[in-house]
Amino acid sequence: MDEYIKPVITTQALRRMPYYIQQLRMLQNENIETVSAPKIAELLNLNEVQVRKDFAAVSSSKGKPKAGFSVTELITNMENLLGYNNAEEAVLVGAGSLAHAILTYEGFKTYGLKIVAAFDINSAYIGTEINGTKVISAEKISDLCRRMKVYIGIITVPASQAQIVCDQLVAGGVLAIWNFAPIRLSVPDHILVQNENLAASLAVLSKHLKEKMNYL
Amino acid sequence: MDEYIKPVITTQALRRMPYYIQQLRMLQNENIETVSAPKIAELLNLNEVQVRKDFAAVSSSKGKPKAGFSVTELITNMENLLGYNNAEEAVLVGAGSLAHAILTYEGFKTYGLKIVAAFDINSAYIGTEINGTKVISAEKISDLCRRMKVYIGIITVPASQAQIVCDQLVAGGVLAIWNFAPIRLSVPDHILVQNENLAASLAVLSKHLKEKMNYL
DNA sequence: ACAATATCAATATAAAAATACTGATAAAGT
DNA sequence: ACTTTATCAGTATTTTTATATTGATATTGT
Repeated sequence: MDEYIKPVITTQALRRMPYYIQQLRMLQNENIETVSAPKIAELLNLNEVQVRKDFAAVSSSKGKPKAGFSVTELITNMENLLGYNNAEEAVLVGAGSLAHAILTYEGFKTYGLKIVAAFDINSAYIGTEINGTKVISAEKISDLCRRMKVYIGIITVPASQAQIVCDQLVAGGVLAIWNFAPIRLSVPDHILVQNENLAASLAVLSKHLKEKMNYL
Repeated sequence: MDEYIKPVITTQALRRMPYYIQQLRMLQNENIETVSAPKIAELLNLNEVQVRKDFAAVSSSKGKPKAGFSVTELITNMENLLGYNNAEEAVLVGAGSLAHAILTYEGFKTYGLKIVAAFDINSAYIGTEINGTKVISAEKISDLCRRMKVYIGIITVPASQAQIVCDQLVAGGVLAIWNFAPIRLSVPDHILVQNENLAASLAVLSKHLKEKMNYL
């Protein structure tokens, strides 16, 4: 017997979802009810087929020829997929300016992430609040994560301390780490690390720019 | 006749370079002269073959069996490739907390990026300095970019204003844009856009975490 | 009712990236 | 000198991702 195989959503498709959601919300505000894959592709500078496949992978119903997909339904499906509705709690380690930026960024609420505590080793910061989030001594990382059952940790400390912090988070039962430090963390197999390395992005940018300049 | 074909460095390899550089510098500090691909692979949790290919793609000399590659030479080659030595000038638009984090981040100097001016529309910011960089009225973007021959623009404004800012940068002759706003910019073909979307990274993280949680 | 058309779905192909395999070689040990 | 071994380089395979092609179908206009 044939089983129903839920389409696998690839990592790259996942990365495109927030763009789709953003665009679809804009259409929704204009009271547009249905949209076609080619239309979205045009708006976001993507390939038409790619968009259609992404939609097919998340959509609970099929697209209709000549009309396309239901805007509202796509939004709902994507938001559910990404968990925008049931916020996950996270802790943040490091209270520097990047941490500030992250804690100040209101967008995360929408994205289903709620930062419940920030840690730092600098006693000057401890006890203060950043945008409503308390800064706590880094000694308490493991303990607090375990007690609060927090599964996401965000690391914004300097490279030299990132691995130490990472180990503490893992000891506290954290399962996923969003790492802004420019090093590759070593973690047990079952821990998920998402690296956010500005240097890496910049490398791509400046190399490509350099190639471009050679033509001038 | 056979021409020498310089190995093409793929985008993904490029993204790995900063990690290599960082690791190699650490080895250099320990006065280690040569290193093998498997060793680096182990330190960075990468595949051995992948590392060797990346090294082969940038290295000006070959690796030696049993010894590996010259640490110093690899660093030099990679730094030259990424332009860490001859800094490119860039401007930043948007003086919010993310801009603060970027302007405060000392690392960019090392990475060959020099931010020469910051722009904002908020008159409260204009005229102030952030970590030594002056904040200038956003009206002057095009003009100043053109006069200073700046080719890199960094966008940290809210999504709603990103496209406007982008157009101004392009009008000012900027060729590469580093976009932190969560939208896809539309630009002429010859303009390079590198998107840095926190929502996209978070989407990957939380989806994978959710799958993980289903097993518990 | 019928033809034209935009769009879809499914399959096929291509491109990019990661990983595996195989034989060669320089250094180290016997 | 010979053998062993770690590592390399090159080629092959696999996986992932993107794009192209083909035929089907719902809607619109005649």
